[in-house]
Amino acid sequence: MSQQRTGPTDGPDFPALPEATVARLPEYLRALHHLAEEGHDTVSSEGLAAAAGVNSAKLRKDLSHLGRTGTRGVGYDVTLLIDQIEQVLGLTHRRAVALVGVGNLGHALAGYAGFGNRGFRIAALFDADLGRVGEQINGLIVRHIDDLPAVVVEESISIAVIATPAHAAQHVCDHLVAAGVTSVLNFAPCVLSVPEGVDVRKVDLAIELQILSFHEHRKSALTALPAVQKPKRGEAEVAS
Amino acid sequence: MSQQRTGPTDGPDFPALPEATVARLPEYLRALHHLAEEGHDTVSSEGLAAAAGVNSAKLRKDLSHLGRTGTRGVGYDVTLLIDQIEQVLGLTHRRAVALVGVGNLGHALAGYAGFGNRGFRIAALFDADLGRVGEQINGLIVRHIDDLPAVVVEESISIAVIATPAHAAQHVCDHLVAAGVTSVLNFAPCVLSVPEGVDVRKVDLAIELQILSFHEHRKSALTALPAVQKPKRGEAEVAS
DNA sequence: CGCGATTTGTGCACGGCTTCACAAGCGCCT
DNA sequence: AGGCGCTTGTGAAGCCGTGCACAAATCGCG
Repeated sequence: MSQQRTGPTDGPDFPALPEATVARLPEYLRALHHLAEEGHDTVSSEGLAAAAGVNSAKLRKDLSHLGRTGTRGVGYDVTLLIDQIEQVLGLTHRRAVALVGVGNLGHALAGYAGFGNRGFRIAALFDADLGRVGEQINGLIVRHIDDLPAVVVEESISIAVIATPAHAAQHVCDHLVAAGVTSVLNFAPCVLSVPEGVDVRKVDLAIELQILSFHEHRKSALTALPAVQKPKRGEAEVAS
Repeated sequence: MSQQRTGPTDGPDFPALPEATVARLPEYLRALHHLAEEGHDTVSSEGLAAAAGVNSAKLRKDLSHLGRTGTRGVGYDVTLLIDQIEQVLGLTHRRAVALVGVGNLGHALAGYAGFGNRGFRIAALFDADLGRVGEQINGLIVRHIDDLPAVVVEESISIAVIATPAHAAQHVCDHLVAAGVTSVLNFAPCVLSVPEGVDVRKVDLAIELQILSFHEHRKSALTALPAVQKPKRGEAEVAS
């Protein structure tokens, strides 16, 4: 086995997954739920790979890290695989998430139903603006950011979403970490500095558009040239 | 030069950037704008790398693909570098973007000021729900999705954002592509199938949380073990 | 004018990820 | 029971990306 991930926690029942695999498991999970709803009880790697938009060999290698999961000649048991992936991702219980910043975007995230269906529960909303504190959104009352430490402990929150303006994000992040949060999803367009042991993931809408813009630019340069145009029709050219 | 990108459009004035570099340029750009506001007119690779949260060697290699940009012994000219990156990303003119799906999330995106500051202009809003058509958001009127072809041509839109429910996303995407859109940013939790030549990028909030959940799970397994705890304090352990 | 301090640009090696291609295993049918 | 077709699991090869470490280049100062 050449590509073994040597993370700090390679326990016996901890498969030590490559990071790239971890990033794809949620996609497989979503595809599997979809297949389950359609009544399938087994899937081939080919089928699941198509539903998740990846190469089938890659899918098989990813799943092989979870231990023996498939049956040769048959495929994968859908519900069993769902259970295994949810187990590995730590989705066996519904995790409590705090959302900080109830502005334009935060408001939308608070009302987004997609979280509830996929293993998470928004347990608390926070904002620094006293004008927003007390407002009720989707059954939750917005609390002041000073209540953070108490609520984080009370609801055993370990994951937080930052949806504040960029200039406030680092400050909020520091408070979150101090309160015990160890994973942060950052929507603010800035770099967050955190101590070791805290994970940060970032989502920046403008960055995504700018990457698309680059490819647009590239494409328009193509058509401007004498251009060897190949009107060949393929499938799903997904960038990242 | 070992890592040369051999894309389909490696023209003379088209540097053929590695995809990983392209994905980081917007981050550099944001950091540079921030530095410019603070009055800096030059930056060292070390300084810019810190501001963008990356390794300085990586930054230098990324920028070296743009041609000679820095001055040895001095650093990079901030405004010049901004111009160069904007040039490469095709941000010299403000690109028109269409937003389809004015629900919870779409509403927030339509009101998000971050687009305007960073090279984009939301030129049109669409929805399939007649109850929402005609509504005015941020100075734009929501139009019915049947108007797509006309508006895309009229406003010369090449980039679209899909913020519809998952079950409608593929249908909407097909219409967008048929109308001439060649880049799609998809917020719906599903895989989109598009013809060759069309780029798709995806943002899935639940997936990001599930990846964080995995690491949380991993961390809690760590503390449960006899645990070689290293309370060493580091900086910015960013995943992805 | 020359020297030293500083910072860029990059050759190189290493590791991770992807993909192909095939052997191993499983079920079904005869 | 045996063979056949199908599908998984994986060895191996190649590609891409990262980061070190250093040579090349530039500026400022004496």
